[in-house]
Amino acid sequence: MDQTMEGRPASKVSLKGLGSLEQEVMQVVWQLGQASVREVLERLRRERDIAYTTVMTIMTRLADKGLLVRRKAGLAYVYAPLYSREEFNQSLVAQVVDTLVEDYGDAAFSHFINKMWEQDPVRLAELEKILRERLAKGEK
Amino acid sequence: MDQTMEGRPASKVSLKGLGSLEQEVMQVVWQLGQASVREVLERLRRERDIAYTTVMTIMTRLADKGLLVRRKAGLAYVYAPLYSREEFNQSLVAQVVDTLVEDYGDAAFSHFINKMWEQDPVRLAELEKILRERLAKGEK
DNA sequence: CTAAACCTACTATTGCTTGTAGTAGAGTCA
DNA sequence: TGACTCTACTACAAGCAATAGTAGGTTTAG
Repeated sequence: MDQTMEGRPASKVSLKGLGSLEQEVMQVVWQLGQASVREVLERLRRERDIAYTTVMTIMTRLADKGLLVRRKAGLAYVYAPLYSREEFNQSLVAQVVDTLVEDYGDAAFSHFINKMWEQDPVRLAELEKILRERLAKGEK
Repeated sequence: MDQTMEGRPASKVSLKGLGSLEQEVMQVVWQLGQASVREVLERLRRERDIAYTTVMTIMTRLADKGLLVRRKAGLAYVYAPLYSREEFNQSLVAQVVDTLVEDYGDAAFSHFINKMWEQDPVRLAELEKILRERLAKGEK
């Protein structure tokens, strides 16, 4: 069941909702808890060459998008995430799953199951147990 | 567990991989099995005003993207889907699910289960059964 | 006090994607 | 031969992301 999908339809699916640099910046800010442009810049410069103003622009945009909040700290702004990485991921995943299930229903379910199976049969066992309990309780 | 996600991180998640007009055109072609620009145009014109060349451009792009194949039929080209709607959706869903699971593992699974529960508790019961059987058989 | 250093605001450019469509020219048909 | 029909090519605007320069304000070391 290798399913390499060689001949698949193209279509790049973006699950991110953020550009690549925006993501990088968010990663750094999450890692540091909060950060100035300078600090993020330094981190990024370890990897590649990038201008101060580029980072500044991105951080401003992230603030505009409501992902970072900033406050003046002396001369510069310090940016902090409005959501934790976990919250952000949660919300992202929730959105994707919702969309997927709404748009593709059964197909989405079955792919999930297949994927789970491939990934980790052990987890499937756990899942089965959870489901059994949940169903037994017939709860909400 | 309403989870309306009021204060969620923004981030628009695109699961389509195609623009809206591109999707519309694909729908028509799938529906007709194959179609010329003219035919698609006529379908779309039932709904709205659109130029012949607009449709032509889109269909050319879809061919470039490998979603449609075309062959000359008399004067005009006839375009046919390279993949069935089902194949396309399958592949799309597969990609999304793969990405989701790879990037977010557990979170993806648990959201999926939640969603399934909301959507259709009955199916969860079926799932449980399938899992039980699958697990019983060992695997594969 | 003054110049270097640092920071922000604003502006710009570029690349890519999508929707939209015009124009030119070639083939077809009456 | 002239009206039609198609395609190829070209264009352009909008939106988004990456990238970065410039101008001007604040801070700070001498």
